[in-house]
Order: sequence, then structure tokens, then C-alpha cells
Amino acid sequence: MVDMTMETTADWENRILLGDCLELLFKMPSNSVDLVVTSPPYADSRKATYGGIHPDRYVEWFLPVSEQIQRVLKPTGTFILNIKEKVVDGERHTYVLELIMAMRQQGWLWTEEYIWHKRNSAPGKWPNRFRDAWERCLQFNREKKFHMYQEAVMVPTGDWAKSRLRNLSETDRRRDNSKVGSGFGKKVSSWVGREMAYPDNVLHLATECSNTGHSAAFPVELPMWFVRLFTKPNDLVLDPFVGSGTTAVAAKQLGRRYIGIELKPEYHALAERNVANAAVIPQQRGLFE
Amino acid sequence: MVDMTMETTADWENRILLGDCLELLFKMPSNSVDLVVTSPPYADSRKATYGGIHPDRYVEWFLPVSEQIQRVLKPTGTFILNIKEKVVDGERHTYVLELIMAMRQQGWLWTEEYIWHKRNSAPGKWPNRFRDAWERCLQFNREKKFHMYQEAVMVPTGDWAKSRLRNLSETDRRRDNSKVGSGFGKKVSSWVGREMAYPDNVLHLATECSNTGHSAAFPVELPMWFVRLFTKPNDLVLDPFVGSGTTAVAAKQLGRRYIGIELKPEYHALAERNVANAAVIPQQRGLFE
DNA sequence: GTTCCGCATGAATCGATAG
DNA sequence: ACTATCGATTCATGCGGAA
Repeated sequence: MVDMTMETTADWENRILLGDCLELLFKMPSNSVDLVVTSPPYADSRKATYGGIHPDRYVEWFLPVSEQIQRVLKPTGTFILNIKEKVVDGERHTYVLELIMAMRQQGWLWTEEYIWHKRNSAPGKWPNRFRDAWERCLQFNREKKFHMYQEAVMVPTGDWAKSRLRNLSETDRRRDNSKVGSGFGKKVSSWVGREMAYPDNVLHLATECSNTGHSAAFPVELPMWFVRLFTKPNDLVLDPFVGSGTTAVAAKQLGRRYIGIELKPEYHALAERNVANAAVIPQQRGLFE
Repeated sequence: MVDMTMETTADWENRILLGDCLELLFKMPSNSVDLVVTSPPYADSRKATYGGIHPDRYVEWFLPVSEQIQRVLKPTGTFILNIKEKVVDGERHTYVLELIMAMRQQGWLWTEEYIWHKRNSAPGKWPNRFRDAWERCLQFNREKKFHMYQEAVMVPTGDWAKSRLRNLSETDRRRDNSKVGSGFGKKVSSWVGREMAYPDNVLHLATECSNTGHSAAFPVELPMWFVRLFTKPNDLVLDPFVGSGTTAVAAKQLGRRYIGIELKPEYHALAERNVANAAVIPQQRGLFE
């Protein structure tokens, strides 16, 4: 088979591409992407709905895409798949479970399953179930060894700034604060280290309240967390179903290169606007990275 | 096949039975149990360990048990299965996913998956993963229509709970808030008449740190939540892997009948002690029921 | 009666070592 | 090569004792 791929991703970097992600993925070079974060269109049994893929056809629809993602991903890279199965006929459908097993057959390692707990999930009341307040963030890898920068997502300890800091004198507290503010010296990092802890695999993030114009938008903090965890500055982040551009915004804000792909022209335009409005966040090296 | 089952469960009610749950389940009458809550031994790749079932054999080991549970459960009843897959060779093992699909083949409906978020998960640091802070609580039903008493687990709305706890210390407030989220605060009786909301499908409960004598104990609040949600007073609750007796304690405290089954004599004795020490909680009707 | 502090304790996982 | 054991790592919680 003739290799029709580009030599490098340079021409597509830091852009939102309009088109079918499978067609575009075919053109991308192998082993070029450090991280894929995406939230593909959810399954929908209502045929008339936009973009709805029937639950019973979901796995066969997605497998060609995950195959290409596996190819373009670097061996040390990570694929984060945000997904949640719908209720069909009173039951949770099993297409996500089947997808995990099918992707393992495809060669993926199912490394971990993070839970995104949506603090303010949409209200609603049904006679036999409560509000669905969580989604899966499935982590897949090509190899057992992959890049992970755990220090980049450390969080304050539970007692931090509450009981521990209270014991410091006012002078000490001000001195430490000034050190943190200027961000130099090894004492700062050790002080930070003692008051910071590694997170666990449950993420507590509120859903996006503002109208992004896209119905399936996750909050920018979600891709941002994974971008910091699995990439370093200037690495390449890909979202083949970029929607309103949230993953690209997260990557840009954190100083990573990105490629976003979106099929629908109106979302493509929206994503380009959102990315254009995003600003790079000044890196606080030595403190959080 | 000759029917060797008892005519009623009367002789076994409000007791902890010593023995193999599969053998004992065979003797129980069909359609007699309102709720099953259990946390079976987790898979373990260490062969020598007590009770360790190898991950690759887990599904075939559990299916005969779930078949009997299906038989003894009332058509309107619910089966809650608390379980979490282990990491094997750097990957999450798929035996839980396979179990869900196998149980659907068995005739179960996979109605819902609740997340138990363990705020205090076991510590540890590894190069490629964070601490595992959640477990699955899988809800299975025989029929689409089942009994569910949603009002029994309503929780105070966030704003009022916050002001109510204003006088507590920062540390205590944080801890109490975590309990408030699940509907179990220290001073719930004073919440009568306040604004209440339905919970969602994520439960925030800390594990029992203190010496329960059983290494695998979930907090009593966990079965208690499901007992209140899926049964009414005097209903029958079954736990075929009752361990230190937590499910039976929850049922007793809430005025439900219970049957606990435990294989190991030392845990059986422990469960009997724990149940004996448990007291019926005065029903606060109008608040949680 | 409260508040605060110290300490033991986990349904863990990985990598190295030993048989 | 493959399996069993052990040490290192790490933090929210609840309890007891003290102030």
C-alpha cells in the first residue's frame, strides 16, 4: 500500500481542520502525536438526531478511528477517551464496555479509567434513576511505558491553608508567600512539595455553565488536566472531534501545539473563534511544573 | 429436578449463616428477597492467598452465584454489586466488564452504575498511575419495573447545609460536608423541614479506617444508602458475602429483615458480634422516608 | 463541652530480587 | 522465562489524649 501520509504535521499544527476526521487522520504521519483527548459524538438511538450513531453500531463506527489514532500516536503517547453510555430501554447500554474490549483486541492497553464527577450536572427526575453525574475518561496507551508528568497536576493537601498554615507566624507566612510569588529558590519547591499531594483518579469539575454554543462541551479544565499530566510544553495534542475547540484551547493556553478536527462547519467556525480568543497562560515553572 | 428449597426464609431471617453461599442459596425459596447488596471477594492473581480468585477465572466463578441471586430475588427487587477490577500487568483487567455482559446473557438488566468515591483511598505512588479512589456499585434488576424509594435518600441542599455548619471548625466543616453530600451528617435531625434535593449517582463516602477486624469492609453508610433506596421497613435484605456483617448491620439499623452468609468462621463470628451490637435507629419519617 | 494535635491504618502498585 | 515475595512510596480519616 502506498504511503499517502504527510512527512510532518507542521502544516496542520495550531489549526482547526474542517473535515471528516477519519479521512484526515489517514494523511497524518505515524508516531507524531503526544496526546489525544477527545469526546466523540455520543450514541443516539433516535435516527433523526444530528450525528447520532446508533448504540448497536457504535463500536464498528469507532474502531477505524481508534486504529488511526493508534498509528499517529507516539509509542510513549496517551489517548484519553471521554465517553458515557446512554440509557436505552431502561438499561445502560454496553457499547462502551464492548468498545474497551475491542480496542484491546486492536492492540491498545487499557491503562486506567478516570471518573469525571460533574458537580453541577443537569437536573432531572425519573421514577427509576437519579441524575447521571459522572462520565468515563478512559486512558489507553500503546506501550506500558508512557510519558506522565505527575507533578504538573498536584493539588493542595487537604489541610493546606487551613490547619497547617495557621500555625505559622504572620512573619513566616508573609515570607513564604513572597517566595512563592517570585517563584525562585529550592526552599520554595520543598515547601510546596510538603503542602501538595498527588491527586487520585476522580476529577471533580463543574460542567461548563456558559453557552459555548456546543451541546457536548466539557469544561476546559478537563482537557487541561490531561494535557498537563501527559505532555510537556511544545508537545503535540490532537482532538479528532474537537467540537467547540475546548481541547485546542487547553493546549494553546498551556503552550502546547495542537491539531483540532471538526466535521460540521458551524462548530469548526466556533472552534476557530474560541481558539483565537484563548491566551497563553504564563508558565509558573518551579511551582507547579 | 426435585425442588429442595425451603418453603419460607423465616428460619434464616435476622441471622448470619455460616457456610458456602452457593450451597445455601440453593436452599432458599424463589422470589423471596427484596434487595441483595454484596461485595464479593475481589479477584487476586496471588494463588496462595485466601479466597483469591484469579482474574481470568472470575466470571465463571461468579455466574452460578448470580444465577441463584436472580432466582431468590423478587421480580421487583434489586441487586447491588460492589466491585472494582484490579490492575494486572499494568492494565485494568476486563473481568468486571465481561461479568456485566455475562450477567445480561443470564437475563439480568444492567440498570445503572453508581460510583462510590472513596475520599480516603490507600496512599501510594507509582510512575504511571494515581491512587485508585473509586469503586463500582452495579445495579442489576430482573424487570424494568422495580421498587425504588427516592425520597428516602434525599439530601439537604448545599446552601443551607453550608450555613448550618458555619460554626464548626474548618476541618470539621470539610469533613461534615463530605458526609452531607451523601446524606449522613452528624446533626441530620435538625434538618427537618429544610429544603431537600435528590442525590445523583455518585456517592462520597470514606472507607472505614478503624479496626473493623475485616480488611475489606465498606462503610455502613454504603449499604444503608441502598437499603433505604430500594426497600421499605420489614423488607428482606440478603448479603451472600457478608464479611464483617456491614450489610446486615445496615438492614437491622433501618428495621429491615436480613440474611447474611459468610464462609469463614472467624468473619462469621465477627459479623454476629457486630450485628448484635447494632441498634435499630428510630425512624425519622418525613425526613428520609 | 470544644478544639486541636499526633498517630496508626488501610480491597494498592511497581520494580527488584530470589527461586 | 515465569512466578512468588518484599520494600518503598504515600495521604485522608478517625480516634484518643491534651489543652
